Amino acid sequence: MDSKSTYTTKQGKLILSCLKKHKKEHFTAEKVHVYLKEQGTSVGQTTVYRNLDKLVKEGVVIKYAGGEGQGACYQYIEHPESCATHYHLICADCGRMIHLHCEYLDEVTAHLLEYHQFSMDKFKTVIYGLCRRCEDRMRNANK
Amino acid sequence: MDSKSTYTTKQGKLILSCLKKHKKEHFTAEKVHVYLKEQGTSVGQTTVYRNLDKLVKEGVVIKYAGGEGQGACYQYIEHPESCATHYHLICADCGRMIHLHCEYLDEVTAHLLEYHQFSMDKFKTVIYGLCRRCEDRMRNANK
DNA sequence: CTAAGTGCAAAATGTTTGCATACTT
DNA sequence: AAGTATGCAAACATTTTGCACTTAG
Repeated sequence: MDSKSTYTTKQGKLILSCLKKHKKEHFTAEKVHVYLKEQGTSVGQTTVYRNLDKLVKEGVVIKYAGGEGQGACYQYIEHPESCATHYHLICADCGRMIHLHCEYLDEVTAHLLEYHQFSMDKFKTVIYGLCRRCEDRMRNANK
Repeated sequence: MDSKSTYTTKQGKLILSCLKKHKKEHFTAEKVHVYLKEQGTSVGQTTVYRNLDKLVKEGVVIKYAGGEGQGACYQYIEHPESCATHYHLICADCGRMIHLHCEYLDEVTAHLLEYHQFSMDKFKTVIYGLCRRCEDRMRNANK
């Protein structure tokens, strides 16, 4: 079944390790590219895109629509298997990702399936909003 | 406070009415553009973007990350003030969007806020998964 | 050796900007 | 008349593709 053969390349490792190292941040393809360049381990941006795609397909990394200006963001996922049982909340402001294990939310998935015939993909779904820190900060900063 | 003066233009009306007419569909800027062209009431795409932006700022329309290929999607909102705004489910396979009004899901938002100090942005959050049709099809097609 | 991966430059998208012209009020 | 809005073309940003070259297994 696993018809895809894959080589382990220097570039691939660099990209993955970059994401691992920054698993709490918004990281776009470009950021990865720049980061590696600054480390003196430059990787072509095409390669960055291609490897990120691969990682996403492998389920090692998730991809989601980033903030306003930028393009897609990628984040390393610790335990791909366990991600099936939890949700990802992303703070639209600071970019922090919160891995939320919560039985209550599991009911939601069941509800969607039972009442709306929709089988939610917890892996791909990302809940956007504001974490408390940012919400507070915004409130104080009036704006 | 309302320092913005605004003219009511033919194009602006066309764009808004297009979104109103299609409030149940994915509608990208390009779709609006094409739709109007086909109606014989062509509007420059720049104008489409500018008007959509304006509508979003006015809160008449929401903007959210669309499916895989396409760019941002826009949708007319009936009652901007109401927190009973619905959720968007997107089928990862056929791309169909389901607008889901469901009180149960509103509890979810409350739950996230109360128990996890996370204020969810329903406008921006999109739930990915498979609609029944596609789920069935996949099952049958084995694969 | 061979298939897979790399990286450049170029193309394809999606969106924004500059600017002269046209329209609203 | 004065300030907005329009629409074209060009600029941008992000991501993808074509292709010759390199590398992992």
